[in-house]
Amino acid sequence: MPSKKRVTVMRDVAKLAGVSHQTVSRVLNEHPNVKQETRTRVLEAMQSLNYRRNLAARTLVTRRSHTLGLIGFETTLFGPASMLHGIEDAARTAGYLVSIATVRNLERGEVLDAVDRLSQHAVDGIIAIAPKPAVTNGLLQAPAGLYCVAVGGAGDPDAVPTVRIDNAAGSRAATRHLLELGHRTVHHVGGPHDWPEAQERVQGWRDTLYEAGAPVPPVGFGSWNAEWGHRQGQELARDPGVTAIFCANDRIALGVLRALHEAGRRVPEEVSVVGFDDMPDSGYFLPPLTTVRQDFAEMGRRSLTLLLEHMAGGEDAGPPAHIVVSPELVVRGSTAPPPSR
Amino acid sequence: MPSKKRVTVMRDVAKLAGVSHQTVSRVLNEHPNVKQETRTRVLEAMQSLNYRRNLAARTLVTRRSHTLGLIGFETTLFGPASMLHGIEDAARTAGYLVSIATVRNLERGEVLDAVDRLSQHAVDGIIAIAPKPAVTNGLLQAPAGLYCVAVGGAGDPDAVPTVRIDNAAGSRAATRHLLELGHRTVHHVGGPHDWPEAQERVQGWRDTLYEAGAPVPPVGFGSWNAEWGHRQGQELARDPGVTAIFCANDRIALGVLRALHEAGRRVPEEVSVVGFDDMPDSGYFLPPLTTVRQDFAEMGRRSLTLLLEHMAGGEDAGPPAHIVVSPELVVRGSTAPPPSR
DNA sequence: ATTCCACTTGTTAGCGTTCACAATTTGAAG
DNA sequence: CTTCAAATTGTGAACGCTAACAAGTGGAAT
Repeated sequence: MPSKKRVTVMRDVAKLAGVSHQTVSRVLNEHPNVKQETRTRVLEAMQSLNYRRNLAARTLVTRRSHTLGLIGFETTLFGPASMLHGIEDAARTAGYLVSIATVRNLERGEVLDAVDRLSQHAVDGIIAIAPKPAVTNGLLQAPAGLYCVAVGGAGDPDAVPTVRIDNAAGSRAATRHLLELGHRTVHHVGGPHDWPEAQERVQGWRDTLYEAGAPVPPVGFGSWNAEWGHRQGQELARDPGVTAIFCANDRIALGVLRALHEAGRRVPEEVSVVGFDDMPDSGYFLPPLTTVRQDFAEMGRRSLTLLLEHMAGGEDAGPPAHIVVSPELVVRGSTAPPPSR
Repeated sequence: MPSKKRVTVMRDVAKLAGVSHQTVSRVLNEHPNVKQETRTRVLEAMQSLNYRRNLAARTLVTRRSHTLGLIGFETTLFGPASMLHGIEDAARTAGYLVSIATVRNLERGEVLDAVDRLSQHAVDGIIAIAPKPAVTNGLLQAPAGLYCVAVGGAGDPDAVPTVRIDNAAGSRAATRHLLELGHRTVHHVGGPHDWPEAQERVQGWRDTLYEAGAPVPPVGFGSWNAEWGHRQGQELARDPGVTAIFCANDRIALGVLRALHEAGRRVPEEVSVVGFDDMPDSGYFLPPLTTVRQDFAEMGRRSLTLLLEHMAGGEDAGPPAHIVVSPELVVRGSTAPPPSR
């Protein structure tokens, strides 16, 4: 029996370096008061024994796991997936691992369950992709001392820190762009009516039309996908007065483009179309889509920063902070002046 | 000072239930030999104290964290993101949490680093999205006792268990479909030349042409995105002999569609196009894309099953198992018989 | 009754780390 | 040479849990 002890632990390193285990710990945690010479001796010992510290033991005593939790929804889509990526990227450089807990829907129960799973695993903080208030509210049930941040959506601003995009500004930019091209008004295909993001986009669009004195057409609310865009597009295509359509996201826009094409209405010559998000290949739609770009990854990174600040600030850190990032209009081939009559 | 002990631990539960802490542990771990009566008493105590067990302590002694690691690449794209989702979904029902470690590239160093991060956090196993051999090879450096599975790509079949798609079968189906429609031959726009998946797709396509006695046009290798598809599409559009194009994925197909459109070649009347993947909105391209569907989420789930089996099997479990899932051809509007001359 | 075994519970000792404190060494100042 | 504070190191005790064994039940078999 050659191997009695399978892994090397702090004690082994200590013995080899001729110091106590506590000194090894100090080296590991970069405690200032360690003589340079012993430090290198310990480091060499660690190297030669290929020592890796046992994080479970460390977590047990410090109550910090150096793991962050992510509550995600529809992480299969580009937006959430990119946020996840941004979060993980920033977390890694900050020395954290990210554990994920996806929720199947945005009901309270699912969210509470996710919080519970993560907190059992002793995550130090939670970032939630929270497109609906239920998620933010669920976060409030997190045990005291577990810091939470909501990204990408809705939530009581007094409750948790949030990172969100200025949806209204985005749709204002899109709508203004179309009006400036000379369109009499702009139609809108909305997202799901119970998503705050969808509402905010409507708001910015409506306000802009109103301010410009343009008529405000009725909005249809549906979902975020191309199928919905296609359906609404078919309807709008029938109305010859429609010359500009602003869609709540790029997928909807894709469906609208197809509907217009099927109806024989040319884009952008007869009808202009604008999306929202700027997905990876929106620039290769037919025609290339003018859209409002969101930097999801950046939002993810910012939310991580916010979480770390929140954690550092402690319990007594005043009202929650908020970050609002600005989207950017990307003009491509799907928009043009209206046909001259 | 009301709160001396902040959280309730096993001892508190034990005291309230009038048993020893070990009995509480037994209840928690569903040990068979606990009297029904005491079990309920303990459960009630846990409930009333809102007890949550400390997983770090459990991990410390059992050496099992009930956490799985995922090494991901380009998790922002639909395929990887869906796999991640499938994995997380299956992991949750199996009682595991998933921690992610994304790699910026597929170099050996990055992969080793990811393995290291995960193993430090004491994950019980690792699933790696491994489109290139470097990842699988990196997995071999994982400490003994840490089980690994590779999903979605390449790798030495003797090394680790894998889940992969039958790429060749997919492209055979696509190519056959086009030939059966009456096309004289089928052109192919390849993915990156150093991705085994891209190679396999070429293989299936080439074999099918060969068997059918059709001429085998040269292949261009590039990348996985629409921009590449657009570039190749422009070239192919110039050649009037091209009537059928099979693309290595849907994004490439999108670029090809645009190039053909710009060149005034109608799809599917003049040229048929087929993709690979079946992304969410491929059915809304112009025209709706015929493509080869991969069920990424299912692959994720399967890989988790495989990992758990591998873990249960222990060290002595013979050669690694492999799962190959079959893709499915989805016929839509982008394919039709060639124009009759 | 006695014996034995299965069932149920309790006791003790770690798991590998950090924390709090004690002990020692060092170096500069008196 | 003494003194004291700072720098450096070591010692024991947690952290909350499970493993291993011990010990106490009860009932069936002897």
